[in-house]
Amino acid sequence: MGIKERKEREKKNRREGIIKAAKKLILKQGIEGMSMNQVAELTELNKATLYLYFDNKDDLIDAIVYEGLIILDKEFQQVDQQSTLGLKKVLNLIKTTFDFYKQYPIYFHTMNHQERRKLSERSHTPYSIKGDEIASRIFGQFKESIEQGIEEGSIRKDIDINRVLILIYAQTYGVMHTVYSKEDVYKDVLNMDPVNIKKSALEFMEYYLK
Amino acid sequence: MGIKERKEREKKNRREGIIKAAKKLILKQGIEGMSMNQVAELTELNKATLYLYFDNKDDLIDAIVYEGLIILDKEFQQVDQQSTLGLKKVLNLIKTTFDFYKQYPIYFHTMNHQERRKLSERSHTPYSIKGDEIASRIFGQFKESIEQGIEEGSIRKDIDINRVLILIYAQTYGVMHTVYSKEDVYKDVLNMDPVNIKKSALEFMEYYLK
Amino acid sequence: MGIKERKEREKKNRREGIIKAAKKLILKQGIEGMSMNQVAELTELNKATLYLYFDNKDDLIDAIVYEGLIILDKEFQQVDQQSTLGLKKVLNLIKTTFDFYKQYPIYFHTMNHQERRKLSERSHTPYSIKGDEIASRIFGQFKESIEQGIEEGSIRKDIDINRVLILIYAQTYGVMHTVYSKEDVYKDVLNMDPVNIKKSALEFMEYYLK
Amino acid sequence: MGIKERKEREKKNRREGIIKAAKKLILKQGIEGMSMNQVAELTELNKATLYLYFDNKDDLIDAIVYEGLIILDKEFQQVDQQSTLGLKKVLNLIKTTFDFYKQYPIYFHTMNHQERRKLSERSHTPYSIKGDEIASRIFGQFKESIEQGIEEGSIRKDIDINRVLILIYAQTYGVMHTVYSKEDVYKDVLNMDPVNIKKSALEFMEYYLK
DNA sequence: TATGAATGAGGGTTCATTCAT
DNA sequence: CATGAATGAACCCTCATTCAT
Repeated sequence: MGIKERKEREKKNRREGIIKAAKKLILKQGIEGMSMNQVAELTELNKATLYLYFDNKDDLIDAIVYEGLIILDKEFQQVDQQSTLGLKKVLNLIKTTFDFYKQYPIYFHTMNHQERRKLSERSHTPYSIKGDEIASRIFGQFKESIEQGIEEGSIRKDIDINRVLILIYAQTYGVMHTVYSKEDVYKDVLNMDPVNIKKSALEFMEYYLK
Repeated sequence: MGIKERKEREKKNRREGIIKAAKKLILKQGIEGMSMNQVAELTELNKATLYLYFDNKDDLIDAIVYEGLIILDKEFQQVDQQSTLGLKKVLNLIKTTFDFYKQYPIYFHTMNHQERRKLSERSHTPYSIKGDEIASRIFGQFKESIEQGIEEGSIRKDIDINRVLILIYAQTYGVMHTVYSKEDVYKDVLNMDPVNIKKSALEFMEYYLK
Repeated sequence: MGIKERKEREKKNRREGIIKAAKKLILKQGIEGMSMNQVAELTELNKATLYLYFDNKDDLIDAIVYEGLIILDKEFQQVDQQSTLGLKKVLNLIKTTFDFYKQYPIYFHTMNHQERRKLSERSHTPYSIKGDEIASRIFGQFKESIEQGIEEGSIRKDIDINRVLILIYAQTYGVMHTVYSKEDVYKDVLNMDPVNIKKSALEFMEYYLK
Repeated sequence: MGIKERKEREKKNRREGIIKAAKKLILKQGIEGMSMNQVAELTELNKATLYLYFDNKDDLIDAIVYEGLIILDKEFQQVDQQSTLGLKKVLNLIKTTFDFYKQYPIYFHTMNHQERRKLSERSHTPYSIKGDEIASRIFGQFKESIEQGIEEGSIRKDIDINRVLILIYAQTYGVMHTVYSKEDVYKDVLNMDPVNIKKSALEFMEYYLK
């Protein structure tokens, strides 16, 4: 059985190597700037080999997105265990999101890009489906925390959960975008740094939820 | 004199025809998916002719962005004249933004895309410079409205203007993104429509500013 | 009559302006790198206007070559008047050639380029024909000087005039090429400067002719 | 083992096929007139395939130059072994050069062209570097032969080696140019054929060196 | 005479993908 | 499982040249 396992391990390693290379390239050149050619060169694999592991370029990107969602999901579950109060949970989930993208900005770019194309062009591939599942779970976790907060009184009762959910998502996403695309504006013009922006956003949302 | 004017009008028409075709293609395939080749086909012009009107692809995109900014700027100026109260002005500016992108979603994609590349790669072309100017003015208008609101008391005094500015931008942007990229989620999962989301966002921000 | 003359003068000026611009561009970017577009921009003329003065790009280049030949011819005629001895004349003609290309390197590039294409592709245009005439005259002047030298005894008798003619041409051309294309070699490797190379070439040829 | 070898042979063949096609086109239309498109057509390969064998057009041309230098180098080494006297060596090297370009005129055009661009524009690619090495060696061989000739007395002592080197180079190059660009002149006007010109040039140089 | 506007043809290069082996 | 080699399609862009006006 050792052989089979070793083979599987090798296969997994290679897969991860490809993903790693792709992430590196995306971070440097953007998604459209990353080419399968470059990935092949960086991994020292043949171009055709890449297609043994991923159906096509889009599939590779979906895999990256999926990888990111797995990590984010894990971190979210920790939040759930650590915090007790509903409000606290929500805020911590947001903070976790900020921290996550700060640590792995690549996932922001990637998820972003795929999201933008989803509606029109994309087909449902294994990865995108699994990715959607996780995204749903993450979304659900937010929802539950808010519900818990409302029940226990840490969050005010006169809000519509669905609306709040979307507003939180929008606000969080907007902050991420601002931090990653508008650095010049808030830094040079407004003299602020990312940390402060995120802190303000959290206060903003706390103020609203309480 | 009629000849010269007619010629100018024709030239302008052609320019606008190119822009129109480009916008159509971008809306369908995204910016990277739009090619000068396609624009040439759609306009029934020779590829080289396009380059008589725009220096290069990027310039064409910048022209679209600029066009959008001009419209947005105009609508913003109307807001300024109609509203009197600072708080009201701010909220109306946001609402105008929502309406603008609803009417011309193409500009959201385009501005977005150019914004994302600005920092690193982009060079300063006539359009991008003029565009930046307008963007600055728009930003300034928000700021002034908030300041006015604080002075006159329609907006609470204990907020940091710069922070609020960024949060409003982030929130607004986030909502736009949500509406344009996440339609499936909020519609199917949460059973909401864009109008409600935007209304909630406005209430959200009013709650915070007051 | 004044009007007609003025018009002709203006026409001539414009023609010369075009040539001047073309020379400037060739010097900077080489002949293939110079485009009619650029010439039009530099002269602030319309592209189509250029074609009123020159049949096509090749014709324009031929005009430059012709211009150079006119100048060179003039300088050669001065040599003929100044020198008396045949040997002296020949050497002075060579020296004049060196000086000419040093002062107007553009003509070396241009003549060179046109020469290289002549045999295969080129058709006989007005300029190229007139140019050939002058080239013939220049060639003839060399020949006459050698003949004179042989007669009067300043050049040795046991040489074949035609051979010497070609060798002188070859040597002179070779030096020009070396000076303009191999600057790195003779400068960095051999530690020589153009002036010395030319001087040596002259001594070389004097040694052979005497 | 046969398979691998056959594959390598095929690959080499294809490479050489591309080079061969390029040479053919250059001979007909000059270097700037040769396009990768045409090479693809002539070889019946896809355009993209060319780029599997050569980085870009310039690289392809450098490869041709390199190929020529290899041949020339080989022939030069034979000269070194056959001749014993320094003077004889020098003259034979020149004669070899003449013969080489007579047999492969393509290399004259190609080397020429690349040489002309070297100083300003060119980047250092594998081929150009290796090419420079060979060119250096060839140059060195001339120099050594002259030095040997001076030592042993077959070449006169009162000459400056560097100057002679350059003059020989210039003369040889000039003759090549004359033969390839001025065929009409020396043939029609002077009634000479290339063989005689080259012979004269050799006598010319022998006369000078002795 | 001069021009604004247009164009066909082609330039070099790169892409994601797919064979046979 | 992996690869070497290939390809069609497309990319953005520029060229010299020529109309109608």
